[in-house]
Amino acid sequence: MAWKMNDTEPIYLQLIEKIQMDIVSGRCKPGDKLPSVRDLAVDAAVNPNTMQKALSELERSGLVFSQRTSGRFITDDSAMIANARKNLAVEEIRLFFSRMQQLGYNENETLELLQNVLKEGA
Amino acid sequence: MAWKMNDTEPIYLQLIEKIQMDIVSGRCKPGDKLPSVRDLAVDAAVNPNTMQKALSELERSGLVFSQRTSGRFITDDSAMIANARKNLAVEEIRLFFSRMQQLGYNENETLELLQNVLKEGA
Amino acid sequence: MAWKMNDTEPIYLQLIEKIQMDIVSGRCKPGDKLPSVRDLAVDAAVNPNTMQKALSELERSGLVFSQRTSGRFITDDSAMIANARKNLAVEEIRLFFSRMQQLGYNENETLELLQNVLKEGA
Amino acid sequence: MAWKMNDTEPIYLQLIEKIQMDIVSGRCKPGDKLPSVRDLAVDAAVNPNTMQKALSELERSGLVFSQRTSGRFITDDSAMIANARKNLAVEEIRLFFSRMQQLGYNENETLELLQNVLKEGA
DNA sequence: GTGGTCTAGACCACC
DNA sequence: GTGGTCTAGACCACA
Repeated sequence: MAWKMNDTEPIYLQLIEKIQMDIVSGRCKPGDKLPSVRDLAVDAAVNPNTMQKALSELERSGLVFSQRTSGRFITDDSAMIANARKNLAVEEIRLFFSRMQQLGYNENETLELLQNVLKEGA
Repeated sequence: MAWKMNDTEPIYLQLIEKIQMDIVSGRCKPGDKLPSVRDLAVDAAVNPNTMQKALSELERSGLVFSQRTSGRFITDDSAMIANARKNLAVEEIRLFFSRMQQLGYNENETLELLQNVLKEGA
Repeated sequence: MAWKMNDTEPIYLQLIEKIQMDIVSGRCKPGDKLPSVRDLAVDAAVNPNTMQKALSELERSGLVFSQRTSGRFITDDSAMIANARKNLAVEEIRLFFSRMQQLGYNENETLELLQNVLKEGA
Repeated sequence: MAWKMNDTEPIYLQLIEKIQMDIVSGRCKPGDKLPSVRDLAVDAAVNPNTMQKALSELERSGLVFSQRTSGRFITDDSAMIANARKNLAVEEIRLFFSRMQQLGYNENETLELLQNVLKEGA
């Protein structure tokens, strides 16, 4: 796996985000079987417990479910995935506005500049 | 100063970003005198050489200038500051669209969702 | 057999409860012949002596009786079975009220909430 | 602390139930400070991690909240506590009916017997 | 082999 | 001192 690690944010949260992205972006399909906790942990170079914690939270949020003996699966409820995707997007938008506000752009100014960027292409 | 450090991005770039933000957001005013390199470095808990490199870059971009005898100052050219601010904002917008694209939102879908978020308050 | 064992309660009492349930719930019919002590003990993974003790108690209470030559049988006295069933139920009710009291519900409050639960479906 | 341990149910769930009871029954008052994770763990003779897990879940359910440096507290939202208490009671009622059903009592028969037990006092 | 639980012991940030 | 995170390694039930 080996993606960028941020040393300030807890690892298990980063794992959650990563797996969420894999799911909502469609890299993993609904109903797909996930590798075992141990394999995922080895892959991410973290302790199995840490991976377990991440997966448990994902299970709580409904994005994955586990069958004790046969493994862990991505939910086949597309609506739930779509919903998670939207929530992430909304959160991204909120962060965006917050960062723009730090630069002194209010909502209207932000929208205006955003339109300009789009028009000017690339 | 003491802000969160990211271990992936070069430190001097992080310093530049931080100081840029202080300038364009108005936390530091045009014409303000900056502390000495040494003090800034101590404050940021970095090597003076690293801070020096950051300040040199800022000088090259025109946001700060140094007077050999009296120290280093923030430019009093408001247009230049405004310009820097806009560049940062445009960069922020680009990153935003890129992240939304990772979530599977194209430009129009992004705009639509963005309008919704604004309408629904927050 | 193989049911969950509780390590705090004496095993023979757990065996009694289990067999009582089998009888009063009708899983074993009045007059049915029971397997041998040995078989029952193997089935429950307990020492034959322990099973013997349980069966003796059940015999004392009248739920089972033994015929020296042909084995051990469940009583065919339906009234006795019905009585045992009622005793278990009453005990269950007492425990229920005791638990509700621990939650701070007196008898009337318990009855009220119980009616609500029944009304709202289940 | 030293209360009865059940070896089949996960320890952290038993811890949750125990603490829940302490809260909803009023043994601990709203706003009360809880002992530190370590102390609670020693008290319950479990690993700090296990106690931490229990407390985290209680925090998720809203019954307790934590302040990073000063400790953990019982919520001062009485309505939330009352709500938790009711949920536990409803769950108790459901289990009661389920056990009565195993004894062959339907809802009406259960209610009838229950009234009788109450009338006969004791 | 799977998910899940548990322990022992470490380290961190915060105040 | 607090809560929180993380690792290493063990054990269990299930099928």
